[in-house]
Amino acid sequence: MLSLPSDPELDRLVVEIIGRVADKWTLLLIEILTERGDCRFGELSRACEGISQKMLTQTLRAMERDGLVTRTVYPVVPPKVVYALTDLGLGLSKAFCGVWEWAESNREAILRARAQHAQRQSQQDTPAG
Amino acid sequence: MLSLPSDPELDRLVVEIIGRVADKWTLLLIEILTERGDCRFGELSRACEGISQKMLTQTLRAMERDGLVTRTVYPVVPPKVVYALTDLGLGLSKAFCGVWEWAESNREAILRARAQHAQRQSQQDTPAG
DNA sequence: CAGCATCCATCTAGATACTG
DNA sequence: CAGTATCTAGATGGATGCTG
Repeated sequence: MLSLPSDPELDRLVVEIIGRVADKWTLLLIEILTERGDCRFGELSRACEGISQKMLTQTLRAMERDGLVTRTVYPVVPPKVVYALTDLGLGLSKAFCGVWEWAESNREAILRARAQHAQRQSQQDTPAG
Repeated sequence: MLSLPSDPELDRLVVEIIGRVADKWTLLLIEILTERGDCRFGELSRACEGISQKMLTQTLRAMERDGLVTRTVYPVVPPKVVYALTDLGLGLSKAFCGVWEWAESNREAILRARAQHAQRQSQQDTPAG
């Protein structure tokens, strides 16, 4: 038995870890690195359309800090920095497959639920309108 | 074929959905509701130790809006409101099992990676002591 | 090319007080 | 019991300008 199923403290730890890795850009970067393999900074920047350099750097540093990616600097001109998933990052990528597939399969159900909810809301707002 | 594996737009949609459902409190509430079954507001409040009423209400409303939980109000005194996972919510709960197990199994690896990273950082800060 | 430093708008989370 | 309303500190994220 690796862990008690209902240990509140463990739950909190796990939730914190998931909360840290489950943000928008981290997931997108993991997805991109899983699909493409190793990438340079600029390639990630283009693939993550809409991300700012600041967020890209920040997210990559956090991922590096948590051991999800490696950062390799080549001492050439112009500079070349390559990011690669570690085994830990690859494991996370696989672990997220289930959630990813769930989100793909159920995104319409969620959008439908939201639409219905919005309808009920507007009905409440104008009950006899 | 349900989806192209590398459709950037789909990726974004999925990432947004995951980003919305993968926050700290949502995960904790899903965990609690999965473990305990239907819960009243107060019970969730106590189980999610540290959460404020505001965040609890806010998170539950978002979950209700996205069709993850149902909210049933009993017209009694004192008020009684019961929250229950929907099939969608239950599916998400199951989908997250993989990530949950990954986080449990690798939390020490992550903490170790961070510790090593912190060491390397302090070595860089004091290169010649 | 691959960043870092800075400023600024916004969003968030929590504390507090009040209500049916 | 189960909320709502309000206020505020802090985190978040983007734009800009500069560097090796």
